[in-house]
Amino acid sequence: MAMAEGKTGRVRAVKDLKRGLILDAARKIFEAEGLDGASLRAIAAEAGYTPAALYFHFESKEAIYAEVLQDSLARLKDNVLRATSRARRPEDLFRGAAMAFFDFYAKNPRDLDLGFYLFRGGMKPKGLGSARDRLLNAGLADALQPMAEAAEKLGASKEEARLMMVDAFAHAAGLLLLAHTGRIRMFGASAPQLMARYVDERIALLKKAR
Amino acid sequence: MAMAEGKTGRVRAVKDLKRGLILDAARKIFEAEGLDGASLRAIAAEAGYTPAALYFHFESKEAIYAEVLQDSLARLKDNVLRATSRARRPEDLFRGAAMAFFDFYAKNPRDLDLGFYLFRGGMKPKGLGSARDRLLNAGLADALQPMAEAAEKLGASKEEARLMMVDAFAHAAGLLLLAHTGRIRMFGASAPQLMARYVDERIALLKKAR
Amino acid sequence: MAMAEGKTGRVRAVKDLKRGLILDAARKIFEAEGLDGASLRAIAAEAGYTPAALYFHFESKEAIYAEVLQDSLARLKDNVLRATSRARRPEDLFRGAAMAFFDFYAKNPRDLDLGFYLFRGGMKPKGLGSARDRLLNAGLADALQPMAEAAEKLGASKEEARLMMVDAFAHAAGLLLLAHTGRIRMFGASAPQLMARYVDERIALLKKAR
Amino acid sequence: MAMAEGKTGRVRAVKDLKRGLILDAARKIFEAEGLDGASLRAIAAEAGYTPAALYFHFESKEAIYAEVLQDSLARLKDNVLRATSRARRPEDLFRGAAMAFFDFYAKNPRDLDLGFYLFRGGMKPKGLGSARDRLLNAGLADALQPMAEAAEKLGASKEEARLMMVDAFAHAAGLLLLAHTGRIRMFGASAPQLMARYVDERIALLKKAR
DNA sequence: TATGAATGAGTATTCATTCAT
DNA sequence: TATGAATGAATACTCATTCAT
Repeated sequence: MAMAEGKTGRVRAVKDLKRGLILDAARKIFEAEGLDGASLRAIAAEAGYTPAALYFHFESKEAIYAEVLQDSLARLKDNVLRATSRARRPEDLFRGAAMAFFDFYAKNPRDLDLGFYLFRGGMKPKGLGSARDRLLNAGLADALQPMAEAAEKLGASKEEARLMMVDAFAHAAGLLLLAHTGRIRMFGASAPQLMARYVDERIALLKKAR
Repeated sequence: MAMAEGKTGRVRAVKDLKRGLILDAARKIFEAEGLDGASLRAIAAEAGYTPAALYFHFESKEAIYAEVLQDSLARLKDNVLRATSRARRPEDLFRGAAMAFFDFYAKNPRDLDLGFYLFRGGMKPKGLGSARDRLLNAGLADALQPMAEAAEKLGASKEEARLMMVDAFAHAAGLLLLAHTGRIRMFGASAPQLMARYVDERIALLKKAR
Repeated sequence: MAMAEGKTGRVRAVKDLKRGLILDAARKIFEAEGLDGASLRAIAAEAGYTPAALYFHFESKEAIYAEVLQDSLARLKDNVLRATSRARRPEDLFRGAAMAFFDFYAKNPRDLDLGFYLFRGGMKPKGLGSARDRLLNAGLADALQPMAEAAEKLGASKEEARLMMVDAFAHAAGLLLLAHTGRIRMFGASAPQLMARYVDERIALLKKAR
Repeated sequence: MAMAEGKTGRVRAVKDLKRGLILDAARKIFEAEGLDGASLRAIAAEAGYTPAALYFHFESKEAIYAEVLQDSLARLKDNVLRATSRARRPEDLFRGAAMAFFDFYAKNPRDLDLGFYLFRGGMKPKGLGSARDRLLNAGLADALQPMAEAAEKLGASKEEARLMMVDAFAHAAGLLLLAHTGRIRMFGASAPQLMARYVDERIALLKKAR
């Protein structure tokens, strides 16, 4: 039995390693070709595989997308947590969480693409259904939660804290969209500055209301 | 001569009508299949035409996209102008412009899709020439401009007014994105309420600063 | 009746004029786009017509090709006749005819294209059948005939004269093919020089045999 | 290991066989429809495949064209070499090379079509890269070279030998063109006879000049 | 005589996916 | 676990031709 376990473990490790290599390839292709240009063929080639081979590791192309996205959200969450762990004052906590969220996507445009992909119609027929979808939603919620917690520490009610979180999420999303597509330059504005201002005003409003 | 004129008019009317029917079909397909799934074939089928027939009415698939988009922006602009024409006080002007912008897209999700399409990379292949692209950008700018003007009437500097416009645009875009994809319910929030609150706070902040 | 004739004449003249304009357009397109790129649409556009309009003047696209070709052959024949009319000695006659044939195509590559088109499989379904085909063959025969006549004047039998004509025709065709496609340069040779040498040798052989 | 080798060999053999079947189908289509009418669809259908399947075996339509052509030239070259290997006297060498060249195309009209295709403008779109183009030119040069060598053995200078080669090539091409399209019968002549006579006279002229 | 509108067949190529081996 | 081969559906666009007006 011990032997069986050992073998299982090793086998599983090898399997995970290969999955990881494929996901790396997928990320590389997303980065190079954008989401629309990322075909199974291209990912397979980059990974040194035949397209058919990927089906032993993933159910479908969409499943690869989903996994890359999940990983992206995990990194996002890490970023946010790291930022908040350094903060002491509640207002620094909120500011840190919101700006870390914004900055992650501002600095990693391809992750932003992935995020938008989730929010768009994509992930169609075999989208792995609601199971994976719920996982993804949870990943996003995790990355946003620190904002709500910080708001509470700043004196907001649970309800109000959640609204602040959603509102900040939306503001960040909107600014990132504008920045990502270059339209914000068209209006002579700076997305990071606008985000910072938004956050400061939010904090100020909350303090005043207290 | 009167007869000739009449005929010309009728002929042109019929032509425009057919164009309109094709554009309607395109809108329907955009709605049903999303923008990526909207193929010439699908549009033609929906309009009761052969794919080849569309080329008599439009130069290319991208030209159809562009026309639908342009029309969408025109309706957006109308909505905004209608809302602001009813306002008297400067603050009602800003609120009216911002909320009209938001409401138009909240009530017309397919126009929202089109709007996002403009902001994404798409429309590359034959690019429509940058001429058409500029037209579209201008259409958007037109619909946003009333916000900036209202902000100036509220006492903002030209520079500050433009930033308010962009910021409100971004906030609306973010909320619409969340609402459109159903994620906002996930957080137990209401997009219109959050938008209204954002606008009110913006106005309050501006008044205070004055 | 006189009036009717007059009218008919005028009508016919107008009709021929329009046909001529279309044929001119076709020639221009052949020249600019080559034979494969010459679509009915392109010819119509060049002529200032709608594609459909051409069908009032010609039965089909192939009919236009045929007519342009026929005209090309007529010009070829003129060239040959003009050259031979200047010659006095029988050998100058043969040389003149053969070289005029060669030179015409060497200087008018598009006419060569048309000629090859006739000789290839083209002119398919509605190729106007054998009637027009016979006309074209006759046009070609006319342009070659002077060579045979000159050969006879040089002392060849009727039979032998015809063979000389065909042989010279073939030699010219082969050299033109090589020259037209640039391959002759590949071999460091000059088509006109080779043609001239061939003709001279032919004449010499015939004189000797006499 | 032996087994592995065997398997590899068998697998490769099957692969080559399938490629061969597709190329056969392509040749058949070229023959039946002419080169312009030879679409990927038609070739695939003839081979019992779906169009997409061909892309597994060949990079593109042009690649199929090229391979068929290359093979045709290889057989031409073989024919010429076989004929010259039987000859002893220099004049038989020249006669053998020239007539083998001519006979190959006279007996294989579809190879003639392919040859003409090489000489026409076609094959533009992706051009196969000039690499393949050079290969084809080389293939042709190989098949013609024996003529030049024979001419040298007959006493011609290097320069003169090359000219004789090109001239014979042109004469053959012209006669084949006439014969292939049936026009030569129109003039009551025989292409093989005219070719033979041309060759004999060439040899005689060369001997006399020596 | 000419047009605008429409058709149907055709073009090469790409895609995600499946399956026997 | 991986491959080579194959599929069927899809892509946008072009063409010569027809027909009602």
